[in-house]
Amino acid sequence: MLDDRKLEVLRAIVEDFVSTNEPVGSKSLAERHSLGVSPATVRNDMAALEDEGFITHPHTSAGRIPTDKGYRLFVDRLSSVKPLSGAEKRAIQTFLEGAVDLDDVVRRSVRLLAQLTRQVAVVQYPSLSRSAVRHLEIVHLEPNRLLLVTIMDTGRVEQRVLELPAGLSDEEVAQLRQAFGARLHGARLVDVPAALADLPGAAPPAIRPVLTSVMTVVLETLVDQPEERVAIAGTANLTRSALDFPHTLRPVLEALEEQVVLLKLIGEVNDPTTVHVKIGEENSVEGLRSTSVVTVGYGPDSGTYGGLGVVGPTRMDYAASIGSVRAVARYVGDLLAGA
Amino acid sequence: MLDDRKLEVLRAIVEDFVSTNEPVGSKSLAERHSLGVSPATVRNDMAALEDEGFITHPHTSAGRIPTDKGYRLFVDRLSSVKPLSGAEKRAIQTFLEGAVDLDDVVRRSVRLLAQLTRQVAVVQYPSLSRSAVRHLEIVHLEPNRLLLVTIMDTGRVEQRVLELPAGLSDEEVAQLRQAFGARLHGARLVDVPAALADLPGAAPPAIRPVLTSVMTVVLETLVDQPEERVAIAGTANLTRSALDFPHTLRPVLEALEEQVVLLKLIGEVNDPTTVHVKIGEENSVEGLRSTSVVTVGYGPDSGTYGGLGVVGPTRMDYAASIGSVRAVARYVGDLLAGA
DNA sequence: CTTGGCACTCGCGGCGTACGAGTGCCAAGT
DNA sequence: ACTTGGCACTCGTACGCCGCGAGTGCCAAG
Repeated sequence: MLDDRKLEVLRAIVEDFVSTNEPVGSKSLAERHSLGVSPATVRNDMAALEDEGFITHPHTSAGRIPTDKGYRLFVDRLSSVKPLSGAEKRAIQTFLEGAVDLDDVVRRSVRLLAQLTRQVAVVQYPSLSRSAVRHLEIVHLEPNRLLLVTIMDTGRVEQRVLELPAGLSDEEVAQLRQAFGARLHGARLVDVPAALADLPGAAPPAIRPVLTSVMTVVLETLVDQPEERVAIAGTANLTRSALDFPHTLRPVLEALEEQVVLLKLIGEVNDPTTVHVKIGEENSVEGLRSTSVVTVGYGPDSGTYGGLGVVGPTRMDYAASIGSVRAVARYVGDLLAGA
Repeated sequence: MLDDRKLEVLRAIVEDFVSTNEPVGSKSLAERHSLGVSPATVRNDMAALEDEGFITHPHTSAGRIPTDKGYRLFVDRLSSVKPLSGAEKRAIQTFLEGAVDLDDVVRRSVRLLAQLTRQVAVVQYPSLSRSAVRHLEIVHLEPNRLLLVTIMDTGRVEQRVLELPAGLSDEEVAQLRQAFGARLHGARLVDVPAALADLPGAAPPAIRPVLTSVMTVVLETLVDQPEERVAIAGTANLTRSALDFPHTLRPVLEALEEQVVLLKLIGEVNDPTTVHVKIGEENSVEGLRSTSVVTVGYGPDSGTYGGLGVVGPTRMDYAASIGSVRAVARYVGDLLAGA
């Protein structure tokens, strides 16, 4: 049904349309790509491709453009990832290496990715739920106010202020610090509840009440409502392809402003080690039905830290985007794992 | 030269144009606002206003629209700040009170402001340079790696990892902690260099080298390169007024992606206690010449913490924007000062 | 199955026209 | 001296018409 030449025609259509943003006709296509057949033959193939739903006409007398399904086939079977140039690789490396802390790494990555792909880039901060506690610090701000600072192995730092009904002495705070520190150090987040389970029983009775409230806050911050964060950059790139967004880019911008949405985008990944591509209508997010999203996980083992990716028009250079996303994910993963 | 009625006409033009986004003609203006004069008289006044440069024609047979200069006059002399409704005030309060930490406060404020004004909102994190140190924590990650965590009175937390050539014992770290803690606690940022000046001399010789490098990092982080941050929200609102941006909103989005630009916007304030309005060409930022910016400082004493504001089309409801910006600044200032 | 030929479709750009909102000016009125 | 109604004029917009040409679909011959 779809012989090799038809696939070749589809590839040509996608490539031409991506680069020119104009419906491509049989004649110009036969000329530009040396397919060795006449426009008439190309027309026949096009008709077949249209029957199968891979391409469509905007109107009767116009050329063809790929459908979401056409892009899907293209991405899955017709395109090979474009590796980055040496210069690009070096640029990534030197740019990321200058980062001084996690915030800096994330912000640099997201800008970098936006620049490389000329699209909107999204980078998730290392997920709390998949990190391990490196240190829990309890700061005695005032007699009845504590500041809890949790430092994760990924470099993330979470803080929370805690008001207590009664004042505490410095020694009591030291006891608290010791009790938590010993149990939490190195604990993966999933193990935190277990690590703390026996704590109230083991502690000196005097500090038990305050210990319990600290424990509650710790569990809340880290386990019950772990705060996921994302950074975004390159929204100005959306205006380059203003033509691609049928009803203005309003809904796209709106969707991108919602942290929840971004997290959903990045999180909807079965296998975090491979690059995922969602094309047009495949997106579960309403406002992004006219865009494509390329995502991948990053982190030491099979992308466990978090995700990152780009959002752009369905008419995007998938090969390049996939390459850039994968490369940046690799560098960021290595950088954070080594930190 | 500009009698009261002419001013009244200008006000009417601004108000009509702001609400309809269409050039306003003498007739409809005379009808809608009960000026008690005929369209012909209004025309005469309009001609005078145009001579003075307060309004202009897009083309010969169109109505008038205000110029930047016209808006300026309107803002300075013809409009009074619109106070928020009780419901709005309550909404602000309850919305902000739910915040758990500084990040949360800032993120909530910026979203709130974007929603209230239906424009792009920008909120600066409390400036490091105007805060005081509440606590400096030194965490002993590994023998030769320290994590410095600085907690400011505004709730800001800065972290920096420090690699040392040689390993340290826990006691040595404790000594460091003590040396810095005593001197820095409560120090305003400008006083930090002075507070630390005698430190190398006073310390036990054994830890002097490491103490010096820690000191360098502290000074770097807090004094030499204090990191200013801003949050932004509501960019999707720009698309509502797409018509207002002559050559698409590309340059606006680009400008808003630059932290440096945003800081410049917010920072260019002589007197942080009053609301500042920059209209169109008055903006020093190239990309924002077609927008207006409304900013104010926030914080306990005369807005010393930082700034916040909104960015929108010159055709904006200044009275409402100024009111919202001021109100949010007040609430945020109170909230952070009390925290 | 491929190819050249051919009639057909239809979006787009250019052009001319009618419309109407809005202006500027002037002469008369208060 | 200011206000007002009248009036001619401007000019941008909407609309309809037309011709061009890219592109298609079909068919019959190779």
